[in-house]
Amino acid sequence: MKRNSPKFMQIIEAAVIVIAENGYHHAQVSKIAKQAGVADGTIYLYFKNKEDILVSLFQEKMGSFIEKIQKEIEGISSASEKLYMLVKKHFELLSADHHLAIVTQLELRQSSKELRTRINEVLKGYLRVVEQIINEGIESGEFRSDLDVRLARQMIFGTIDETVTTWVMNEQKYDLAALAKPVHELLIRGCSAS
Amino acid sequence: MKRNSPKFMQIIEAAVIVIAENGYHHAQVSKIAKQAGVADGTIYLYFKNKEDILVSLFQEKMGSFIEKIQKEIEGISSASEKLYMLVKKHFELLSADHHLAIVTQLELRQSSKELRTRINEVLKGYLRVVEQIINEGIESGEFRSDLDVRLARQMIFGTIDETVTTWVMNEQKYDLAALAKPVHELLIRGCSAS
Amino acid sequence: MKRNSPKFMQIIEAAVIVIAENGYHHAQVSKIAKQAGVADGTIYLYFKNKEDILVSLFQEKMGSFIEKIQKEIEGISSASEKLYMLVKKHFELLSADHHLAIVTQLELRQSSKELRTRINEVLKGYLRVVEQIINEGIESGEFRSDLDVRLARQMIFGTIDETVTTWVMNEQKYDLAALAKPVHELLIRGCSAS
Amino acid sequence: MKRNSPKFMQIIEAAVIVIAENGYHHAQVSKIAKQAGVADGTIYLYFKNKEDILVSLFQEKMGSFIEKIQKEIEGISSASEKLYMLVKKHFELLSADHHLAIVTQLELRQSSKELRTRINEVLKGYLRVVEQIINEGIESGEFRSDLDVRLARQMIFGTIDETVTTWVMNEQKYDLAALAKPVHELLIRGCSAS
DNA sequence: TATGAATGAGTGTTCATTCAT
DNA sequence: TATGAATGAACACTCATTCAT
Repeated sequence: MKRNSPKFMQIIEAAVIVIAENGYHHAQVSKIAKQAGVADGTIYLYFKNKEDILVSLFQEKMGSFIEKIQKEIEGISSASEKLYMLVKKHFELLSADHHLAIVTQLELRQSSKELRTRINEVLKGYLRVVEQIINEGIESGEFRSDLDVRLARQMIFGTIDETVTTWVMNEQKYDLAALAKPVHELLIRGCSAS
Repeated sequence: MKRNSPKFMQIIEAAVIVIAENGYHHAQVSKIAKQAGVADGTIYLYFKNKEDILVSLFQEKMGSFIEKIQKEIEGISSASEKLYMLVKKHFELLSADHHLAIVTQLELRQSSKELRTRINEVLKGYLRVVEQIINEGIESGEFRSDLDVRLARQMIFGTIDETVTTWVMNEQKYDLAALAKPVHELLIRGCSAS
Repeated sequence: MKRNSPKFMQIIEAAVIVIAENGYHHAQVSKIAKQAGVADGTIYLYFKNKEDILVSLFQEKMGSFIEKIQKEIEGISSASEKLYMLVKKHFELLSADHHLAIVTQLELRQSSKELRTRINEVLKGYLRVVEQIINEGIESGEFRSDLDVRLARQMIFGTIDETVTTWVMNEQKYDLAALAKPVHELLIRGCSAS
Repeated sequence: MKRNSPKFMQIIEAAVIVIAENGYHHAQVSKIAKQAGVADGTIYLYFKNKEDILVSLFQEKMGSFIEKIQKEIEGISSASEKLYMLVKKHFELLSADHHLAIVTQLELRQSSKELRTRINEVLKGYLRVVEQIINEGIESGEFRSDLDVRLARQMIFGTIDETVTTWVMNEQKYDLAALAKPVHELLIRGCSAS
């Protein structure tokens, strides 16, 4: 199976580096191939076309992203603490992979509407995790019972995303992970009961 | 002065329509020229290049956006109510101009990093308005004294932006303006003292 | 109108030369543009795509081909003599334009089935001229009344075409026009009454 | 010897099918390999390159074509009847193998000039058979003594070829074999003495 | 000012062929 | 013999920008 071949991930890792260093619009397939150490044609043994590289990149990276976060929060009972762990992990994972941060926050957003639609499909998995935390919080009484789940999710994701983007645009000059606590406090106040 | 010629705004309005209807990547200069009723070359008498059209578009639209919001909130004394008015106006103004909503929330984001950097310059004016409200709230005691102004601003802008984007991506099917109140409540809880 | 611009014919003439000298498969658009003395992009102001150049080439050349032949035969009353003039003109016109002979007899035949289908549409005009001569000959009693028009047309066109192709493949070493008389005799014997 | 291995003909038969069904330009080596039930690389154990497959295909098919026709006409003494048998067999053999008819009349003609030159080498064997019949006819007094052998051959082959091509392009809708008699009559009138 | 014809740089993808196994 | 993963050369077309009128 193509997806399990080492070349598959090799090409995706190369794409992350090339896009981060050259920008989305200058990330030619030939550059990615050279970075991956394979011939141009080899790319097409593993990916349908260029767009497929980018979607797969997002799927793989976001997939493991969600997986890691879910593993971290599954043992936690409090919704508030789950939310804290989610924010913390989100910040930590992107802090640990500067290239990936640039690619997801800045570069991949310049892709065409069609590509972003497919990326959003992947993102929905993440949003569902957020919504589940909110629902659990409401049920447990931690969060207000009249909380609009979609709006709360938009606040949580919007705040996290805006915080990371600002950090990336400031060239990652300050400690993003350190913001997990105050950001969590902001968010939890919006959601908390009483 | 170029900027005062009627053609200047004529071209910008044409750009909004062409981008909204065709998408960023299919918004050729020639299409904008035709929509504006001028020759291709004429565009370059008023704008340095294509990027300049887009930056100018954002400057003009965001400028009047900020102006309108500032006018609305200048008579209000409470920071919380100012924030409410800001959210409300933000939602109302974009609800009233569907083309502009598509262009600012979806299409312009596909522009290159360089262009987005310049767009962010324009955005800073808006962010300053938000930060000023936060500062006023802290000073008046409405908001917690230990509130991190930048984080609060990121929460407010991130939440508003994510809410509008979700609405646009859902093809503007529901009433955005009606969300002003619950969104405001979410934000104000995050910021409020006690 | 594009078709009347001097550039239109200029590009077609360039295409004939480039295809004749380089062969169909090595006739890149950029080579045609250079030969025509215009930029690559200019080609696309006058032709929809590369195929359109070739179809237009055939239309223009075959169109004037048919026109010239029709003009020559319109004053002639005898079907046999009309046929003679057709063969003679056909041979003379291709003898006079070696490049065109190569292009129509050898190079254009390597085009895709789709392109050849469109080329055949143009050819039909020529075949109709042949069939009309046959019909006139039958009506006047010059040709046998039981002559199958389609078969006779296939013999006439097949013989002419094969004769020209053989001549082109022999690098145009002998006098093609001199074959008009004996070829005509062969054909006319096949068709004649008695 | 490669040519005697069953795989040799297996690959040629696969090529006929793949070209007939997909067209010359979509007949990739990998498709032919799959159709033949061998690996891509195996092709190159039996053929020098792709062109060699096509030339061999033509050699094999045309070789047996000529063989069959020669066997049919060798017992016949009259040149006219030999010609009749040649036309009849030609039409019958192609009527019986629709795939081959498409490949030889339409698809193989899209090959490069170089390939067609090599194909013509093979064709010469067929043309020699035709010329021999003509020469026999002249010697026996059946055909005119002033008949130009090459022209007569061009008429005969051109007419047959054009008739078959028209039939193939009309999707083989009518009975080709039934045309043998009238076609023969057309040709024989052109050649006959008196 | 205004025009619009002309420019030319830039790139994703296919597929015949090779070669290590 | 047989395999099939890997190779890499080759090219049509778009569109932002210019400049002679």
